[in-house]
Amino acid sequence: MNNLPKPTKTELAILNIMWIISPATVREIHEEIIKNGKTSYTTTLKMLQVKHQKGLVTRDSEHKAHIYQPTLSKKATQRQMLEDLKNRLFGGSISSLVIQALGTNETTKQSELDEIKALLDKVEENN
Amino acid sequence: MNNLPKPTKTELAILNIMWIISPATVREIHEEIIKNGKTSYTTTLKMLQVKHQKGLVTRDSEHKAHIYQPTLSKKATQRQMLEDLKNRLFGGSISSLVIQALGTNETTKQSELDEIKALLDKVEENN
DNA sequence: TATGATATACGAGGAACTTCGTTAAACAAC
DNA sequence: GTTGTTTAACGAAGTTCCTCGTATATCATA
Repeated sequence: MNNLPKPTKTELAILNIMWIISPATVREIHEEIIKNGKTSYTTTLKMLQVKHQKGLVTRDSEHKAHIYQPTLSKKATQRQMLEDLKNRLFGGSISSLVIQALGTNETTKQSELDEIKALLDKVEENN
Repeated sequence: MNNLPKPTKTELAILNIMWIISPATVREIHEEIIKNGKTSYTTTLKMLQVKHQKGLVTRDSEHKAHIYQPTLSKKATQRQMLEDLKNRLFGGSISSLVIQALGTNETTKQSELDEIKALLDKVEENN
């Protein structure tokens, strides 16, 4: 599929911000980060440089302040990490994962339940 | 809930084996590990010692060969890691996670689909 | 009790990850 | 062009994770 490394815990935190506000400069991303927790600007910068090195983000260095953007969409990353978890902890079975996830349930919105049901119907059709 | 650290990638691989064959000695666990990939015995031993230190496994040192066992069941670990993934990548929404998981679908067994549906009904009742 | 087999304990070393201080470059405004 | 501000680059240091060699303890048995 793709050869990007799985983002680490800290990288994921930054990606979560970038999926909302990117394309963005280091400064802009950093401003978001420090809303919950102290970090120095150069730390944020370094993280982005490392992520760029890994291919997790792309950057436009035309301007003085480089502009960064995630390589993968949030959805693609979600799928990648679910796939990973499925293989490492659920013996490759997505339904086993889903069952367990629904079991950890706190109340869920009816609209979401409906969406899940619709998806189930689709899945059934394809079997 | 519990204060155990999330198992790392390698630790999870060992836990997957232990959930099948434990309680077990280092030797027994190691024999399973080397079925797919070389590792020295002392590496396996060290991993188990570290995991014991972290509380991820318990051990009985009555005998010459210590006997190890996971602290948490597979199911409990699955829930813990789903919870973690949910919070870090799905904005805390389990249904969002489930929807995405079902979307990555390859064919799923009808019996599993039925189980998922039954769970959904239960969830709906509680809302 | 000496020998060999099997076990645990310890700690060193390397890799990946994270943090941040220091330096240098780009730029604006005076 | 000098000064001050904002930026990127670099590298060092601390941490965790993983691997494994070496040393030491336990035990059976001849």
